[in-house]
Formats: sequence, C-alpha cells, structure tokens
Amino acid sequence: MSDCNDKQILILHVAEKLFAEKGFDGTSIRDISKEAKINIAMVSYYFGSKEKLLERLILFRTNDLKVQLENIFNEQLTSFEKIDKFIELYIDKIDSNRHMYQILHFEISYKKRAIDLASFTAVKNGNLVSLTKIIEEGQAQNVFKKDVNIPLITPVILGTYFNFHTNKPYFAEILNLNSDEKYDQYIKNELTKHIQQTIKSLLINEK
Amino acid sequence: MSDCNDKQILILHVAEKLFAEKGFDGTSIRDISKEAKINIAMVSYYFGSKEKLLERLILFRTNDLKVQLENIFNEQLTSFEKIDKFIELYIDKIDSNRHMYQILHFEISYKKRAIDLASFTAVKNGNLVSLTKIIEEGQAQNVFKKDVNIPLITPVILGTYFNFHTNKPYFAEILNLNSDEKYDQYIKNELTKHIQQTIKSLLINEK
Amino acid sequence: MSDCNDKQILILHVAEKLFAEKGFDGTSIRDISKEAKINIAMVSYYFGSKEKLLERLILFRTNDLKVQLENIFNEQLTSFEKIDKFIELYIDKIDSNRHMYQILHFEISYKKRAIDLASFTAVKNGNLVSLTKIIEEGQAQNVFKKDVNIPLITPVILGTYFNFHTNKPYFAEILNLNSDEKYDQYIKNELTKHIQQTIKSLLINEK
Amino acid sequence: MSDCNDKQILILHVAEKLFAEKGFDGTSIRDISKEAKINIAMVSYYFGSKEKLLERLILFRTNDLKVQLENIFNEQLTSFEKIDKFIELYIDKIDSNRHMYQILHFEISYKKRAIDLASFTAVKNGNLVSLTKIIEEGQAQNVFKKDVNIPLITPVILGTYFNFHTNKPYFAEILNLNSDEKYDQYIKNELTKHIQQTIKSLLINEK
DNA sequence: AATGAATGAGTGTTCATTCAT
DNA sequence: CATGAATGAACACTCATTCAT
Repeated sequence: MSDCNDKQILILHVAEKLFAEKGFDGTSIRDISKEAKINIAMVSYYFGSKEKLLERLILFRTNDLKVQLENIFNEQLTSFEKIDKFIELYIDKIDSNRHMYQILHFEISYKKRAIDLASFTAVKNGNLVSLTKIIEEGQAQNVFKKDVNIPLITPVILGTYFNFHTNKPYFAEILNLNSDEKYDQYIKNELTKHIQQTIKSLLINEK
Repeated sequence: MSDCNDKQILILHVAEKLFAEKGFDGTSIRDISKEAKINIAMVSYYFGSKEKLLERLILFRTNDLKVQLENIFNEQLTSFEKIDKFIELYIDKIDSNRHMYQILHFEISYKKRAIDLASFTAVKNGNLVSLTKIIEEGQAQNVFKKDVNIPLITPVILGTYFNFHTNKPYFAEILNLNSDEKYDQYIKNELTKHIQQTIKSLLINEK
Repeated sequence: MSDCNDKQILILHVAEKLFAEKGFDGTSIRDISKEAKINIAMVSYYFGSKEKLLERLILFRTNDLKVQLENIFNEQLTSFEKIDKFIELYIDKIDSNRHMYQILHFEISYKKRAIDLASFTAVKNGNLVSLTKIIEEGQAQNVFKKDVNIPLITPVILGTYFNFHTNKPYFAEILNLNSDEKYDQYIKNELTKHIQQTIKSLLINEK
Repeated sequence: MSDCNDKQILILHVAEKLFAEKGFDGTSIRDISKEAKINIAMVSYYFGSKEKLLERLILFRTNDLKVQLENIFNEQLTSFEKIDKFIELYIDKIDSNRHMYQILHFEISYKKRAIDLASFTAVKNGNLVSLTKIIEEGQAQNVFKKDVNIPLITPVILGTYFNFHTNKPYFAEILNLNSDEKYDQYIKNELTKHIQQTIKSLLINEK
C-alpha cells in the first residue's frame, strides 16, 4: 500500500493473522505487538486505535481482492469454460485470502462495529456483474437455461467453499485429508470441481 | 432442558443472542447480566464460568438440532421429493437456530477455545447418513447419477444458506428485501427453492 | 465443648486444620464447607461469621491448653527433674496442639483482627507462675543460680520448638528425617532433650 | 536493588509493610496501591502478579540478609566473644528485618504458595556453617563441651527472639515496656544478653 | 432447624489508550 | 519520530453473607 511503511505493513500482516485465528475481540494489541516484535504504543500511534487498524486492514486487503474476474468474459472460451474459469479463479482468490475473508465474515455478521464495507460491497458487485454477463451470454446462446436466480449463485460458490473450510477438521477426518497439503490439494481439485459441476448443472438442467 | 431452572434458561437465551450478535469475546458477563436483568455473579454461580456457559449453551442447543431428518427416507416419496423435503427441513432447522449456528461457526473456526464439539459432529454425521441413503436410493433407481461427491453436498446446502444470511445487508439491498419479514420469506421460498433446484440439478441423471 | 453439637465440632475441626494450613485469609468458607461436606450457609448460621468462627475456635481450643503443668511442682522430684518434666509436658502439649498454636501465632502477629486473647494470656500466665515456682524452689535450694530472667525462659522453650517446626522442610533435610514419623520422633526425643539441656544449663548454679 | 526504579522500590516497601502486618492473603493489591499512592495496575505492570511481587520482595530482601556473620570467625576474639558477637549480630540483623522474617515465616509455614526459598535456605546454611566453625574451634580448645547438637542452636537463638517478638503485647505488659523504644532497647540489651547467656551455658555446662 | 438460592462488594488481572520525553 | 511508562476502565471471577422457605 502506498502510504504504509514497512512497520505498518508488518503490523497489518500480524493483525490479519491473529484476527483470523482468534477474532478481533480475542486478539489484544499486546498479542499483536508481541508477535510483530514492536512497541505496544505503535498500533495506536500508526493507526489511531485498534478499530481503525481493522478498518485499514480491510481497506488494505480489499484492494487485493479486485482481481480481474471481469476479463474472463472477453476471453475466447465457451460459456462452460468461462463458468469453470470464473469459479476456479474465484475459489483460488478467496483461498489465498482466507484470513481476510475470515475476518470480514465475522465483521459483517456482528452488529458490533460499524466498519465501512463499501469497498468490499463494490468488489462483490463487480463480481456479480462479471458472472451475470457470462451467464446471460450463455442464455443468449441457449446453452444455459433462463430461469435461474443469478444473485444466488455466488452464495453457492462462496458458501460451499467457506462451509467446507470452516469445518476443516470435520472434512479432514471423513475425507482422510491428514495433512495440510492434501487438504489444500483437495480444495484445488475436488472441491473446485464439485462446485463447477454444481453450478453448471444448475445452469443447464431443468428440474 | 431438564436440569435448568427458569433463570438458567433465561441466561442461556440472553447469552445465545449476545454471543451471536457480538461474539463470545465481544460479550461480557456484564452485558449478559444487564440484558437478562440478573446479578453479575449469577453466571459464574450457575455455570461456573463464562466458558462453561458457552459449553452448556452448545449442549443445550445441540440437543435441539437432532431433529428427524432420518425419517424422510422412509416416507412414501420420490427421490426428488425426498431431496426437496430434506433440504426444506434442513434449512428450516438451521434458520430457526441461526443464533446457535452463528456461535458454533465461530467457535469451530477459532482455535482459541477447546469446546467439545462431539455432539455437534454426531449430528452432522447423522444428517450425512440420512442424505446418503436418499441419494443412493435414487442412484439405485437410476434417477440420480452416480458420479457425485456426496459429502460435499451438505456444504452446498448449508454454505449457501449461511453465505446468504451472513451477507444479509448486501442481499437485502440488491434483492429489495426492505423488511425482516420479506427477508425471512425470501429464505423460506426463493432461497430454499434455489438450493433445492441446485442440488437436484447436480443429482439428476441426464441422458 | 458443652454448647456445640456434632456438626459444629466438625466445622471447628475442619476450620482448625485449614486455618493452620492456609491461614485465615487463605481459607474460604467454601473450602471449609467443602472439606466438612456441609452447607456453605452453616458456618454463618452456627457461628455468625467467619471471624466469629475463629473466635469460637480459639476459645474451644484454649480450654484444652490449660493442662496441668502446675501439678508438677507438687510432685516428689528434684528441681532438675521438675524442669525436665515441665519442658517435656509443655512441648508435648504444644506439639499435639500444633494447629491451634500455628493459628494463634498468626492472629497474635497480625494487627488485622481484634481477637480476644484473654484466655490465652491467662494460660500463659498460669504456666509462667508454675515455672517460676519450680525455679525459685531450685534457687532456694541453691541448685539453680539466681541471675536468670525467668519470663524469658518460656520463649526459649516455645521459640525453639516453633522455629524448628516452622522450618520443618529445612531440618527434615539436614537432619535426614525423611518421614513424618522420624520427624515426630526427633521432636519427642532429640529436640525435647536439647531444650531440656539448654534450660538446665542456663539454670544450673555452676561453681 | 539494581534493576528497580524508585516506584518499584516504593511498592516493595509498602508491600513488605502490609504483608507483614496483615499477611499476604490479607493484603489486597488495592491496599498496596492506596498506601503507596500508585495506580492499581502498577503492581501487575511492574511485577506481573501479586505472587511475583512477593517473590521479588523475598529476593530483594534475602540479598540483604547475607550479612557477614562468617567474618566473625576470623576475628581476634575468644570463642566466648565470638559466640556473643555472632548472636548479637544475628539478632540485630533479624530485628532490622522483622517485616521480611515475619513474611517468610508465614510463607514457609503455609503450604499454599510454592515460593522459591532456595536463596533463603542458602543464607541459613551459610550461617550454620559459620556457627559450626566457631563452636568446633571452641571444642578443639576444650572450652566448649563436645556433645551438643549444633543444628539445634540456631532455633534457640531465632526462636527465642521470634517468640518474644510475636508475643510483644504480652511481654510489653509483664515487663512493663510501655513504649516502642523501651521494647526495642529491651531486645537489644536484655533479650540479646539472655540468649547469649543461654547458648554459652549450653556450650559449657554438662548436665 | 437447616439450606439452596441469591447477591453486592471485592478480588487479581488485562485492556486499549495516552503522554512525556 | 518513536517509545517506555503509566493509567482508568473494564474484565472474569470469588468472597462472606443474607434470606425465604
């Protein structure tokens, strides 16, 4: 980020990790300062307050999230391939931003703090637009059916991923994914494939 | 619950609400005692500690979750109808236990507290068994396709619901659900239908 | 004690043990009620308050302390034998009332509580009188020297015993008293003998 | 102490006084902060916890206790004079460290806290060695008798002093020491003399 | 006569934040 | 510019005690 020095970025990274692990309220400034090996006063000094640190963190990361899902539409691909690619990139993106999503997840749920989520909403809207364009193109080509509730498709993608990930211990056990590598591989292959299959089925099958 | 008097149940209800709204760490015993209009010492008196209150709350509610999804299998319904009913009941169940699920969600995610989630896991396993039986029956009847990852189906159901619900403000806006009633109705009708449609599309054995 | 029922006596015994082990402030009514397996309210109910329990305990036990050291004087013994017997009985008495003495010790030291120690003072005075009579008899017989500060003799007896006992772990180690039995035997034999020897040496009228 | 600032030393002093007066459990951090006119959080801030404050206090003071009783042996004095000096210095030392000894006394007696008393034990051992050397020299010169239990001599010295001091109100009354000065003078003169006389008698008289 | 339920005051400790340097 | 020192408020929890039954 432009207006951040190294120490600020360090704090943001450590805060991101700890907030994701233990929650905002469960993480103290002391925890952050200890892990980042910086002075306790630094957080208030640089960010004003713990809450403002969170806001900056969200801003800091949301910029990252504006990845180009919108470009897919213009690529030389079939509608099916575009859907596949959209999901693959989407999953990949949130998977590599797990921490931030975990944090956002909670902040959105909790009515406690009034975090400005405008930029995050903008990202979601952008993604919805991209997806809508792809689907409508497929519908125009008569490869996708017409009566589908498009805004409810992203929840299927994201929700499936998050639910799987939230219950990591459970799925790791019943699917025998006894290492982080296997687990990550499973997400990249099986889970992504499953979601792709699900969305594509929804888009073509009349039932 | 059998071994709980009225005041204990009151505390559990208030705690459930506040934990769901503000998180466990974000809720103080003072908050609970104030909202429940009871003495601060009561929580420790009845439950031993804040953490044990959470444990009791989970236990208290998890018992509620063991509703009979397993009975659906034996009803006189087509495989598709069984899937519809399974999803409808499932969504309905988690929707009326939103608070508890919200809390569990966080407790599962956070590595902080070592809550005993055995009973919750048992519920999930039971539901998976029920679903598997329905699907395998449909596969045996050749109405469902074989190539489907059954354990990944519940994440689609639950995940979609939760993702929708977590982003309530977002969806309320883009779907124009400007009252809680409309929002709840949307879940009961559109969202449930969408999920049913999604799962059935995924399962259908198209020629 | 006349006006104490069994439960009250049980409480007094348990309180004595715990007060001696952990101090008055370090012992909670809960500790007592738990160890005595009685209701928490019982202590306040029977004794009025924790502090009054302590008072009653002191009264209860001080009566026990009024053992007959005064009879020694009238026995058919030499002055040395009387001293020996006085010390032996004295040590034996405080040794079997360790707990109470430990408690009294602290209560006397601390300015915190205004415990009525009149009866305890009376006991000490009685003992001092008895000792004085024995010593003065020896002095009259010219076997004890005149130049001795009699009131400072009991501190030597009691102090030595208590200092030894307070530093039990230390002495147990350097004297190789690796069991409670050995330790108790050492007090009964060596320590008592040592104190007797000390006092008699002090009293002896060497030419 | 080297690594203590003024405020820390202030806290240590106030804590020492209050712990000695009212016991560790009987003294609250609020009591200390009030008396020292510092913020309540300071104790935890500087020492980590109330218990660690006690530990630091013991360490802080025990260093003081390592006074040179060992030098006496090498001085140009008779064995008798060495004993006299040893006792005088010893009494003087513990008398000026009353508070700390009072505290230690209790901590040693109570099984509650696991305070590291290693350094205190070391001091005791050092003193015992010094005393042993003096006595053995006297024995070698045939001025002291042989059959004396040397490890039991320090309990006579310390015990007599402590017993006298613990029962200050009692002795103040029967010895008519109606001011702190008179009382202190009595310890310095009479009591010390009495203890010296006692030990010397023990070391020379066969009985 | 005895007790379970309940409570207000107090416990030690941690919190995010401020401020002098 | 950066930080160690310091703090008031809040934290979860335990205390001795009371009271209705």
